Amino acid sequence: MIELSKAEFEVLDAVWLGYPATASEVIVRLSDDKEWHEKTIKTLLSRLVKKGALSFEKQGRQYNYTPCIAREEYTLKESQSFIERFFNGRIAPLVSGFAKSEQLSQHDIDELKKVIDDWEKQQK
Amino acid sequence: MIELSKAEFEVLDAVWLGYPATASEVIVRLSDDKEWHEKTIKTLLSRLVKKGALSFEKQGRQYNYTPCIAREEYTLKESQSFIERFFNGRIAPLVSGFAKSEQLSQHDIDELKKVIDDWEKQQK
DNA sequence: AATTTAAGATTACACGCGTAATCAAATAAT
DNA sequence: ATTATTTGATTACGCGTGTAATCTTAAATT
Repeated sequence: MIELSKAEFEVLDAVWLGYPATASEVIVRLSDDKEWHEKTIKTLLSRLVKKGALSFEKQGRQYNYTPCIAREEYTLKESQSFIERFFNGRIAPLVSGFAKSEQLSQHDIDELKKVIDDWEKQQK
Repeated sequence: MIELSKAEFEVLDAVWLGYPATASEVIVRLSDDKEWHEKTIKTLLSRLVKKGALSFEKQGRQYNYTPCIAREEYTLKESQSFIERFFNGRIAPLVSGFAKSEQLSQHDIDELKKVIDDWEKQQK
């Protein structure tokens, strides 16, 4: 599995918003949420390339970056390893923890019900 | 929030198994799963103390370590920040990702249903 | 054509982490 | 009482990370 740091993931996340994307585009996308220096973001883009999370094509003197992995694929892997580490691979205790601490809204519950419903339909 | 590294968490996890616990006890508990050198584990115990995750009382020349936080409290915080980072704070997409990739068993589903059930009962 | 600009490449640097080895001191053994 | 042992404290060290600054070179401007 490709291992990304927190900051690297956030940059990749900005690329997932729409790609191919140039460095400048990524910088603009991040500028609202982050106080990162332009140079910092470029460093992170390079590291993402080196790690195989991004590829690029030259276009003039700019690069057009494209993710090498789908967001869902990456977050699924991360979720698996998270749940393995903290909850022995079982997902219910995580949800249960949220429930116990009043982190769940009716909306969350409805969404969860739908997930369960879909799962059961798809099962039969 | 106390920030623990992966290795630090695993050591703390061994303390949570039963406390107060001496370094030797922790070392024994970890010996099955981990190939860690005794010195490594002691380093991690010290770092956990420095970070405020463990406290200790001297007993002879040994220390008796006790966690300063409950496992559930810690994992809840971690879960929150995980779900924030990867799923914008919503829990259903995580579960949905598992469902889509066939990571869920009937048992998981049953557990999830129970969590939902309990939540709804407790709501009325 | 010469100069300025701007993009990516390279270099920097302190701090945390994994992974111990060494040091100091208190206790256990003789 | 000495010596050996064992515990925690201190030190070590390379690698990843956050956070850029500087360098190089190609493209844009004049």
